[in-house]
Amino acid sequence: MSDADKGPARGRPRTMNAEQVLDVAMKAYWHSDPADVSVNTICQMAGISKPSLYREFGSEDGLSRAALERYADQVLAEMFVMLHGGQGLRGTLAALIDFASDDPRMETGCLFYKMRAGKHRLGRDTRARVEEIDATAQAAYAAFLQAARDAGEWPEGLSVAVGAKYLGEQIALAITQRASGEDPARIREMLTLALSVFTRP
Amino acid sequence: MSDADKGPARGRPRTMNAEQVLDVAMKAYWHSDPADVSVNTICQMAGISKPSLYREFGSEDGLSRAALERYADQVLAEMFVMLHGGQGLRGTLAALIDFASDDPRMETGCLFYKMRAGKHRLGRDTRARVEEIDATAQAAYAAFLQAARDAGEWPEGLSVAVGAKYLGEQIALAITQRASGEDPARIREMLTLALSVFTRP
DNA sequence: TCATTTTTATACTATCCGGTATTTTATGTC
DNA sequence: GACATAAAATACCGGATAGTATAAAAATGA
Repeated sequence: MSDADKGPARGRPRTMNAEQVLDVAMKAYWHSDPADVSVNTICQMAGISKPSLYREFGSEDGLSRAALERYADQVLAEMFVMLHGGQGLRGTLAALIDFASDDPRMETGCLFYKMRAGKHRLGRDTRARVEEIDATAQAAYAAFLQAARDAGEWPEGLSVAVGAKYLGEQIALAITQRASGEDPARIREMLTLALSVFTRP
Repeated sequence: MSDADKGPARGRPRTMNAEQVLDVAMKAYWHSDPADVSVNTICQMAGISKPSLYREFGSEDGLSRAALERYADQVLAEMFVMLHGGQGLRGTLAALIDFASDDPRMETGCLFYKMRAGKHRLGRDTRARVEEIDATAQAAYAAFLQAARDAGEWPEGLSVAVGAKYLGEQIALAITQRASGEDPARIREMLTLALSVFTRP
């Protein structure tokens, strides 16, 4: 409410569009690698000055955290929806396989997995958020698998916790392979093979 | 023969021991991350000056390539031996699982996999060597699996090429998880699960 | 003793990084 | 038009990087 005022009315009007800058940053981090994108290049790509960026985001950590947040809202949210889709074990796994191996947005990998892989290079806040998202994702996988188990679709001798971790890592692996230019058909084959352990006869 | 002369006899005698420097570099790259170790810190750790290092290795790329070569000789060679051990499919897979999930040398990960993961940050020669080793490893996995297939131990409907790639990636995943501090027992569980696709009843 | 050779040690360059101090510019208000 | 305000643009700072020019040191040969 306090910030929703139409215009500050005083001072030079801002030309910087925070949303657009964030979009540029998210895509830059996403399509290359968070560790290889400097604030300088982001300013250049977004056509703004460094002080403007720092006024808006405070620090590089603030910017990368905001970019990750945006990515979580725009992309990861969709994955979470898949897990609550209410299709059975096989149907949901098939959807995950489709997403990881053929969704065009994953062609250059996943920003979240890239950040997680280079966790130690991130700032404090961004790293904390990465760990938070990781825990959330693992919980979602576990809930999904638990539901399948409750429905009787579950191999003997496998704990839900290990299965959830395994499922998450296999998807991460598949998407990371997308980023390295691997043939999607082959990625699909390997991911299907890996996840076949959940649907053994 | 030309370089095997006992001593150059002229000039100030060198105090730098190339083997020892290479050992320091290899371990530094290995135990942290190739991209996070500068030539400055290696000089410091090895107690030598920068010009000495550059005279011996030419460039950072030359040093990292030499370090990778040493790693291949000292560590990777052992993995290749495992694949030609002549134990059956199950025996060799068990040995690989042991190595990836419990060998103390893999506690901080694998230098080769670390370099492969950050391939784009490497110099030209080092990157080329990484790709070479990658191809060699994949061929070794394929030969091992082909032998198992010839011996009749093979699941239907799986190509050796995909199986080899899959096997290699699962081992890389397990060892990478070691480096990130994951519980070895859990890594073993997941890797065993992943490789169970080769020994299905 | 003095010159030659080869390695070492020190100091330096150029570039990039994240972050900031300073100045300019564009607006609303009086 | 004069003034206050807030943003933008420019230029800068300190530090780290890969790589190098230069000088000092330690050996041999004469």
